[in-house]
Amino acid sequence: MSQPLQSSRDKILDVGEALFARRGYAGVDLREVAEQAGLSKSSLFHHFAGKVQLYCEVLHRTLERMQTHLQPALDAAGDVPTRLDRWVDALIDGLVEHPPTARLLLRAMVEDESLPPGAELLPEAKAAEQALASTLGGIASLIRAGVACGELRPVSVAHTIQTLVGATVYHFASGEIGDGLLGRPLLSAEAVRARREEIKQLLHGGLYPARTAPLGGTS
Amino acid sequence: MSQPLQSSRDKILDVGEALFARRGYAGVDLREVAEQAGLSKSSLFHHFAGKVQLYCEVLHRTLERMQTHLQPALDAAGDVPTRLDRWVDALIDGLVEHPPTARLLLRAMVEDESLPPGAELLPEAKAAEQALASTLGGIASLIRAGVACGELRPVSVAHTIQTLVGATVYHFASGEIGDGLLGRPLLSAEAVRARREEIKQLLHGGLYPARTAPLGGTS
DNA sequence: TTGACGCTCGACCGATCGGTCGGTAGGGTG
DNA sequence: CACCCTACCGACCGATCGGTCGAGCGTCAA
Repeated sequence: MSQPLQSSRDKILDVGEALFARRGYAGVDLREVAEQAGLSKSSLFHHFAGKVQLYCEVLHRTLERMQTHLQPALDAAGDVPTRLDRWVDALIDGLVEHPPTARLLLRAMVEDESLPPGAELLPEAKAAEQALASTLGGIASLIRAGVACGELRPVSVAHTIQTLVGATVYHFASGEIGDGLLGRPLLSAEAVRARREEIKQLLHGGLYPARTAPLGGTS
Repeated sequence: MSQPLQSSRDKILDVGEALFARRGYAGVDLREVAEQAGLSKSSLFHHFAGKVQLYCEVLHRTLERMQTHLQPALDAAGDVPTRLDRWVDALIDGLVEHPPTARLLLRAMVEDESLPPGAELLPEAKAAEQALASTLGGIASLIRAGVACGELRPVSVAHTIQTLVGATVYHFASGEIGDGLLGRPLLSAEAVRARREEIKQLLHGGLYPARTAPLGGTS
């Protein structure tokens, strides 16, 4: 009938992203990817050289999307706490707008050992790693600058990044445990709003220099 | 020659814990478990009914160990901030003393969908879930009590738990990304010490009621 | 000696995995 | 028309997976 709204390649990437996020690299069957993409398994190999390449391209696309989504927050005007707040908001936006992202990223950090040996020297893998390095480098620069000019406490840059990632990526990847803890879906508007507020609360109380006001909104 | 230092069953559990943590459920080959345990694959099935049961028992053992390791911190004397500090220290102790734990737990939160259907109603799985619920319930009670008596800010209990878990479990599971960020192994004494300090800093500045002193050690 | 039991093993099985192969339909282009 | 190229497919392959089976072994009690 009508022209496909999406190229087969993009459809495969979308399906792959969802499945890799849910089941992990080793848990994904290419037949299922093909089926959900509306293709035969053979056709997958026309668009991608193999499972590893598909996985790495999925990861790369996700990391690139995140990177371009986060960059404006770093480039914005304002002091470091303001830009850091925006960065966290943009990160949460990205994780919420594209639900598979959190699990995909969390798994990727942990799943390198279950990839076939030598996968890290694939061009797709290097591109993904570069996108991640770019994102991490961006937020690291911001934190470093904040510490240098005194707008942040003298925190460890690396540990602060770890805490920020843990507070966001881990949270939105926690699935049923998170749902159960919160008593509502992780991605419900109320839960997302609450998460933003809790993190802000933590940052303004714990990360930024001491203030006299306990927390009161400035709005 | 000598009596085995460890029963075959325990050896299998140890090997399984390490491998499930590194490669995930779907990525583990029972042949490799058997080999590293010094047994044939057939012998595995004498001790465990199947792969799922082995996985669930590994998970259960880990969660039980954590639970018993964490409980004393909750039962200790002192105000809530003190007990919470001890709890975090005990959690980090547990993750560091037993390195596969962090990845195993992080994966478990995310990997339920890659388990065979119906796995959650296995007795081993229920036992594991109960151990997790007990641990989460314990820390939840402590936080709730702290908020109620004013020793903690009026934070969300669920979100605070998520942040604590993210700041610890995620961090010690982050592997190469964490190593690269820190510039040293995650489990090196210096990195662990720094992590403790960063989290304490965050808690005392951001979670506990405002204090005048910036952070200075009381020692 | 006998028998039962705990523990181990090699050989094997069906299912499923990632990946290959030869071929085909359709759309340019000369 | 011939020629090619992209996109797609069904059939198939070798490898590997979780799991089964029957037998061998030592130990201990009767």
